Amino acid sequence: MFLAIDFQSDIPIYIQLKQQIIAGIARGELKEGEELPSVRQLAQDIGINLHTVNKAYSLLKDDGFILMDRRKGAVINSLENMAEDDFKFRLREEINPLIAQAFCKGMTEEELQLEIGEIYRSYSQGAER
Amino acid sequence: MFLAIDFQSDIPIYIQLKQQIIAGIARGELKEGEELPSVRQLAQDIGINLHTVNKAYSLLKDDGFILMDRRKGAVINSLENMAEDDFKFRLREEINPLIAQAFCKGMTEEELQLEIGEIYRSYSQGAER
DNA sequence: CATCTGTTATATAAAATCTATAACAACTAT
DNA sequence: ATAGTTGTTATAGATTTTATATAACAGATG
Repeated sequence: MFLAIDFQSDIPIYIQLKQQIIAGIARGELKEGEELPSVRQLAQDIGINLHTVNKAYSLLKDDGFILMDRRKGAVINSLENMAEDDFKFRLREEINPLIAQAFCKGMTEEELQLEIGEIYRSYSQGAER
Repeated sequence: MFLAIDFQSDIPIYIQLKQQIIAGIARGELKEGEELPSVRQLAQDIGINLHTVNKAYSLLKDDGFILMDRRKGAVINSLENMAEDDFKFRLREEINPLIAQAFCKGMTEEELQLEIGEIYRSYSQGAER
């Protein structure tokens, strides 16, 4: 598994889980229909509680990244179904403070775009829509 | 004052304070040498505790955005002194999850660049380096 | 000296995070 | 059928983070 939880981080475990699974999807390592480990299995693997995993899965479900199935557990949704029109609004709110900081820290627009582009392509290369 | 704290937000007050002051600097509304309200004054204005403001100021100081002066209180640092070479590393870590999400949600690289550029320029227009 | 700075200390309350156990309904496989 | 999976729900407790309340101190200002 590609999950690496940092227990010293100030980012809550369930958020780290959510972020890394989304990154896995974007990278193309987790494809449509693929099954995630059960909440109990993953919890045991990482050495955390079942509810912490469940919280991450619930958030991923609410955001359309996965589908929950009583039988098969958590299943990766299709990229088509993940697409969401009003996502730009939420993105703007979250990314705004980072850009303000980047400007103050002396990054030019070109540097920022370069950085963003590199990261974006590090994902889009693996997964195809 | 341009500060608008959302008490219902899941983002802690001291983080909101920090973000909005950085945004103010990036927008050019807060210029080098300008004095921020004292911790007591700002706390009273917003209706929060002195220590919550102090925590925000301390973080801003640690990150080089402001200078603390026993006499004058918190003073905006110069953009030159804010600049930091190893900032890109921290930025990458924080912005990475958002980009993965943007990709999954169907944003193309062009859309993302457009969005980023707009936000960046909304700052760089006001403040000149 | 009175009044303003930031700073430090202590105590408390409230909320978020994480864990621990247990149980339930739905499904699968032996 | 029954044992073993799923997710889900409920309850309880511990820990950490966040925010508040009060008080006091040193340094600077008028």
